[in-house]
Amino acid sequence: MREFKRKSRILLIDDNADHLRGVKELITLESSYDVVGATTSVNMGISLAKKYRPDIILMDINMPEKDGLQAIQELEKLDLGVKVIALSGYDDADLIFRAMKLGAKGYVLKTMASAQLIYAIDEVASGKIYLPTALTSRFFEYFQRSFKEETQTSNEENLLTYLTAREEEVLELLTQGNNYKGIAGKLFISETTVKTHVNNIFQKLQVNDRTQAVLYALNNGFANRKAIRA
Amino acid sequence: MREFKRKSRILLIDDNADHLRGVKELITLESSYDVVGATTSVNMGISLAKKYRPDIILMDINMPEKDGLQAIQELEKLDLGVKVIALSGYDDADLIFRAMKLGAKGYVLKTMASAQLIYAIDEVASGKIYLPTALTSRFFEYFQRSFKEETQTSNEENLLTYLTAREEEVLELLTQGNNYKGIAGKLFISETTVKTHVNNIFQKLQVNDRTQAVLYALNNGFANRKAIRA
DNA sequence: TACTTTATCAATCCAAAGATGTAAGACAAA
DNA sequence: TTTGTCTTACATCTTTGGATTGATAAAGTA
Repeated sequence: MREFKRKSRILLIDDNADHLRGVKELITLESSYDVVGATTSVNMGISLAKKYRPDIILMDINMPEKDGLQAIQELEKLDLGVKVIALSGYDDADLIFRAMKLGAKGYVLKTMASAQLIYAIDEVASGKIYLPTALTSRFFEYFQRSFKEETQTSNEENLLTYLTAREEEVLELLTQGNNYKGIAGKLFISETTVKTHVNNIFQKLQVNDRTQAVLYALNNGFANRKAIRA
Repeated sequence: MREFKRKSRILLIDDNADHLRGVKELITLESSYDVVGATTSVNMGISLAKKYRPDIILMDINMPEKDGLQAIQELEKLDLGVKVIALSGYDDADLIFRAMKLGAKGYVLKTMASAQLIYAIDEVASGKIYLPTALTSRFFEYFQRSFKEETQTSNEENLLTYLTAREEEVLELLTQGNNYKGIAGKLFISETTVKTHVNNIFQKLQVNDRTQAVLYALNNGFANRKAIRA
């Protein structure tokens, strides 16, 4: 490791000029970070990011011109290795979830105390992810709710449990887009045997054709089931 | 609100009898919680949960007999309103992720200081979600990685963009398990026209049959695409 | 041992899916 | 106006899919 402990470089993007100035001063005065840019334009911000390669970007995500969330997505796609911290006025669960999903390394509220903002930057700069406790709870409630809906369908009764091991193998190959011939070749059995298995699968899953069988499998955690068993 | 501030009731499930006893004593002596049960058997634990309706369950998820994760899932399905805290010896990202996904309200390590365990229980009892900072980071790294892979595929080139509006409609009906007749009926066009569209879809998506087309659609954010446009 | 489940294979038959070529009307852009 | 794309439609033909029935052998279970 040739390089170590140089000042982390920060880029600020916030369409509110006053807030932008305030944060810039705060960071300049109260921390050892190097503000390499501060702009009220999202597009300008992305350009600056490409040019100056900051370590961290503080990104306001409540902006009219272009959505800050979209900007995060674009930055992640560019793969500059920059750590984006989302700045927002709202502690809305959906916003938090989307920001984190898109790759934000932190999410802080504008109403936060300045010392805490510096702390958040410190944490993210050191490679961690920072979310205030209250927002972490918000996030997880949202996260679990969205997954609950997914598994809920299998709540009544998961017909996949009735499949034999062999039928599961066949179904897996079906979910990979194989036809009878392909499955027969991969399992080293005759095509007619495959047909028998597939027919049994249809009966058990109460569907009429392979597409419906595949959809049933995917919608009822077929992949997960295998992962757990393995 | 008729009832308020009664002692929260806790159920302990841990196949390690020593650890079980230790935790039980800790909670009995150092907190105001009421331990309503303590068992080394997962199945017994679930039965006790149904019987005594505890507020909180401390569940060891590294058990041989039956996977603790599966137990969490079952408990969530039963919808007893119990808050499960996962207890584990490992800070493995995948384990944490799966536990939280299944509805755990907290995840604590067995190596944790006892005061911190009590704190975790306090937090969860008050309706929050508790994850130690280090584990939160682990979780989010895993979380973001899994989402990055999802969006990454559509990064190269999404063949779905070449579909016309009508073809998208047809594809959507395909992803719902419809056959030619079904699609024709729903779009008020002839079956032969549907065949034409479907064939064009195959060409554009470079697949051979409807199952592969459906799989391509699902794996390349077809649902999302629609959502964004709407 | 008798019974059940599972996996294997076959033959037959009909329906559905898919490939290919052709074409007409609508509509928008050049 | 011409060109091109999109949507609609049909005919024909081949392939694949799916239903049904029946049969055998192995493995496990009561």
